[in-house]
Amino acid sequence: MSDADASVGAAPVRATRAPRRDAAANRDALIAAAALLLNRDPAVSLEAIAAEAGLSRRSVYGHFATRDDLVREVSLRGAARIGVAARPAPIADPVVQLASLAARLWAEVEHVRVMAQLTVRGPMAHEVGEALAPLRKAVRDLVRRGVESGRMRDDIAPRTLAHLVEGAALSVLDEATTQRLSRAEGHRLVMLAVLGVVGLDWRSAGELVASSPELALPAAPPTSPPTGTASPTGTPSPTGEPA
Amino acid sequence: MSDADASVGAAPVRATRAPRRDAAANRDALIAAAALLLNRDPAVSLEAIAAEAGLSRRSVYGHFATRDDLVREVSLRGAARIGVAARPAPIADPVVQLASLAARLWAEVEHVRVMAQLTVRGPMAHEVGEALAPLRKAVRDLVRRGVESGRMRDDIAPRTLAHLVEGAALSVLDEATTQRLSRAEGHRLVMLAVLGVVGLDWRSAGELVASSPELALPAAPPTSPPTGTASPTGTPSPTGEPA
DNA sequence: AATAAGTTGCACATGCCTGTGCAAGATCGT
DNA sequence: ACGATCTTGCACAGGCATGTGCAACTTATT
Repeated sequence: MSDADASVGAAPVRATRAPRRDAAANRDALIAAAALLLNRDPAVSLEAIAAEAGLSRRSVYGHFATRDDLVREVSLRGAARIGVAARPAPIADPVVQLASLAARLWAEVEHVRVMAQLTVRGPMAHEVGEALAPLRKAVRDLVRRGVESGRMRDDIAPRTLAHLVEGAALSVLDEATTQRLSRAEGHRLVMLAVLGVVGLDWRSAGELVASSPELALPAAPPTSPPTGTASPTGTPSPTGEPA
Repeated sequence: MSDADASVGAAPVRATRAPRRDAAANRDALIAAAALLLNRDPAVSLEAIAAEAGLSRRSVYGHFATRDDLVREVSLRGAARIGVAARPAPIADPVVQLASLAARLWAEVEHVRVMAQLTVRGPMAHEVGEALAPLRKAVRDLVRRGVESGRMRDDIAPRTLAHLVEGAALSVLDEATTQRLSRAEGHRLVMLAVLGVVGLDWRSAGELVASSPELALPAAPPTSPPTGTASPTGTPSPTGEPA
């Protein structure tokens, strides 16, 4: 009934009937709402999340056994998308490639920020941290290659430099949410910030960004059309509290 | 008695006797402990803070009426120290001055980080934010002057650039606590990071730092001698739980 | 329309945290 | 040594959040 049994996975053992489709949509809405609110406050109450998703707190337990389960799901999705973005592009120059990575990360701002928020504290900080491990490794490798090829600064230990790159990128991502950066502005800013930290002077960085076709802003705004009842990715619900 | 009446301020109306000196020391220990733990978790319990200070939770209420009062006190002290550090040095070049500001901020890592933590969330985010206003303004002015004089990049709006500078500095400060950066390393890193964000190429930044006597690492480690029982500024107490 | 799948509201248990009252200490100041 | 000044432990109230059991109710599916 109201217990956690929403197994919307594979192998539907249709004993009597197929599960309702709107349930899955609501589940997605919950995850989206959680992601949105966890961005601002890693300790949001289920009440708030449910309200944002247009559901009642009680219903959440129909989809997730535990609050942590919800959060885990959010972080898993985030990790997946980031993992995709972290796959190295076929670019020779490590500098350009780093900028490219930053730009692709920018396309996933929301997810990246959620992950960053969750990494800081909480019971699953470790798990989430491990989920981001491939990203971190990618940055580290890129920096190492960049330093070896003489295209990046060597006055800071590569390990440390990699951390600073992360930090700079996150700064822009933060800036993106507090101010209202457009896609284009964010795209440019992350790259410039990262390149600056890595040692390039600002004119070279600007020229590089302008002249590298790989670093151009991709076309499609990722606003995917809704699949079910509640909007999954964009603004979840204009209504506020249910009371 | 046990209520909040520890008025250790000025104008001692010594009706019957002078207040005990260890009380003031404990108060300081509490603030120090709070600062230390708030760095890691803005939501630490009073229990934990009291334990860190070597006191019981109950005793805290002998010094502060509410938890928020304690936190407020911590933030006030932090703001004060940062305010001092933010006073512009008598340096003409805005670039050098920005680096100098970053370095002076580095000397106050602990305090800066506490403030940063508190700014993020919590009931007094606004207050704390205002306490940091002078710092922010200093950075903004420096950046504006730097851009106008052509010594800093002009491909990013000064306002935004100022934010990125803040972010980069905080990254180093974070790095400082997770890794164990020495004073010297941190000193150099903040400056290099900030200069990088602001548009300098890494060699110029390095030379600037090396050649500017104003940017040299000051001598004295700020471990001030204890005034009373518990150590006020440095490590508060090596003992753990009181139980 | 019938029925299972989801949802909701309420009540309740639990846990963690803050804040207080009070009595019994420990400790500094004189 | 005396006494005021802290400190402590315990008990208790209140608040907020999670998680659960039920009995309705609404809605998608067949």
